[in-house]
Amino acid sequence: MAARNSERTNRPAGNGAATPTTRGATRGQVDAAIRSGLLTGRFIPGKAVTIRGLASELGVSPMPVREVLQRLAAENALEVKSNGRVQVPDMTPERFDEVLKARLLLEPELAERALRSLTRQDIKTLTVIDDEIDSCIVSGDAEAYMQLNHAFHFHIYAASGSQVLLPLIDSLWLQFAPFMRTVYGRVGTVNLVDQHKEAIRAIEQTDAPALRAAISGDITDGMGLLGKEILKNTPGG
Amino acid sequence: MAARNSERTNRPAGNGAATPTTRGATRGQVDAAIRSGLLTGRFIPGKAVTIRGLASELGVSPMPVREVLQRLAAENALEVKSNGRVQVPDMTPERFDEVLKARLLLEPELAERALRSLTRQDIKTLTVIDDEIDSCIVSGDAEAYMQLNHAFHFHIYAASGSQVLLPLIDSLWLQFAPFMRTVYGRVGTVNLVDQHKEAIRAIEQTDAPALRAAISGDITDGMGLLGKEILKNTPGG
DNA sequence: CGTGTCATTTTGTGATCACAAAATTGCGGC
DNA sequence: GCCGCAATTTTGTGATCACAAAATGACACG
Repeated sequence: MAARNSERTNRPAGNGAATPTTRGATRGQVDAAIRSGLLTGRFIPGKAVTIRGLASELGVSPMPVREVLQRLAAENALEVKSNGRVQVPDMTPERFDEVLKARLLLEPELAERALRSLTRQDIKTLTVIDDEIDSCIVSGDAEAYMQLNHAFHFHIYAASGSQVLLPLIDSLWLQFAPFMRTVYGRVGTVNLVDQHKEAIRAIEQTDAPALRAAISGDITDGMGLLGKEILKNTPGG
Repeated sequence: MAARNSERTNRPAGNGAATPTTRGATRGQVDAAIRSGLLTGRFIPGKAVTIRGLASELGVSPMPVREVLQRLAAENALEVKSNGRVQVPDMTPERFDEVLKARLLLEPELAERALRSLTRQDIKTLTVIDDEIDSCIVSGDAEAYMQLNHAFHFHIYAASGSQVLLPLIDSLWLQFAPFMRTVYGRVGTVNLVDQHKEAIRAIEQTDAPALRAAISGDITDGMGLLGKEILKNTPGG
């Protein structure tokens, strides 16, 4: 009675009858979950992440998790060590320096490219997001702050319709976000400064150089706080 | 005759006794094969690539192929369409413009960063590669040319020890290489010009601005040929 | 009490399977 | 002869399995 290949529904987990349609729905869900977790700092640098662990946590089989982890490793959001284990890479001064440089090269460029596509409605949305950011800073909600800050920047960048630069910038954010979170957890959010209002004004006036300057300044301001911390926390250099 | 879960060797394919050791050896093999295939233009833009097809072609199970395809899709070297099919993305004027811009932003930067690490031995290697490139141009061997051109650039970039910028540039090359190949197949290699010799001289003299200029010029030269073609071959714009 | 070694458990990997959606083919009707 | 619909094949997806390597824990020995 080898009854093993009979009556295999193959979807005992979670999705009961919710997602009968779209192709690769489970993977998309898993991908979104982990990505958002990385961007809001729910994954700690250096912490190992196991396939089976994540799978059972998300209520799916290990299979989609495997693929998503590979994807994220390809984007350098995760690191596969020589033994196959996957972990959130921890920040080094060199890495930090490179991420900062790359952001300064790419993000102002893409912002400028998006400038002509940004509508009055976008300005309104950005203003709302920035207001929420301000309240997060005072309330000290680091996780919400990170999510909103990401939303602010990528609402601008996404307007460019970019297919090349945007994924590159995405990869960069995934790389520094987890480290960012640990810093905010340590020093709080009250010291945060940004140049979002300058950016909004530049968009309103369709002033490309001013927008570039605002984005550059925002990056420098935001990463400045992180840069000081990283030197403190890497004793062995 | 239920005997299904007994005597499963689980490795009937290819690796007989060659790779009993390293973790994830098969995946690495598959990854290298497909990557190299993309960089030398053995995959044609627009052409669909199937998991099972590649798997049987490489003599492995679909599993490692799936993961590698996901990786490459994450690097934008491949495109997953809404129905799940994977194909080599074809070039559009917008994409081309973005890749060019991104290359010009990132590659000179990384070249300069690598400058201080490049030894006399590296210069020797680069000279050898460039000589081979010259002979490929006259002999018209596009595939070898592409492989050597990649080797030339990345021999420089790799010296930087970069962990962030290098993967970004890697992604960019994977994106335009397949298109590049189709152009060379159409117009030949005789029209190719590069600024490799200027780059080598700049490295010899540790002249950062000159190296940046050489890399920038080389990118502009190399992509210039492609740029003219893409406008011709996208009638629908 | 510390350390090296062995057994156990965890974990990644590759393979195979069953199913659904998509693509392809074949056939009938107009 | 051409178009639309149904049957068939192809293909991606998620699940489960078996195995090996690595990590972990237990235990004996010094």
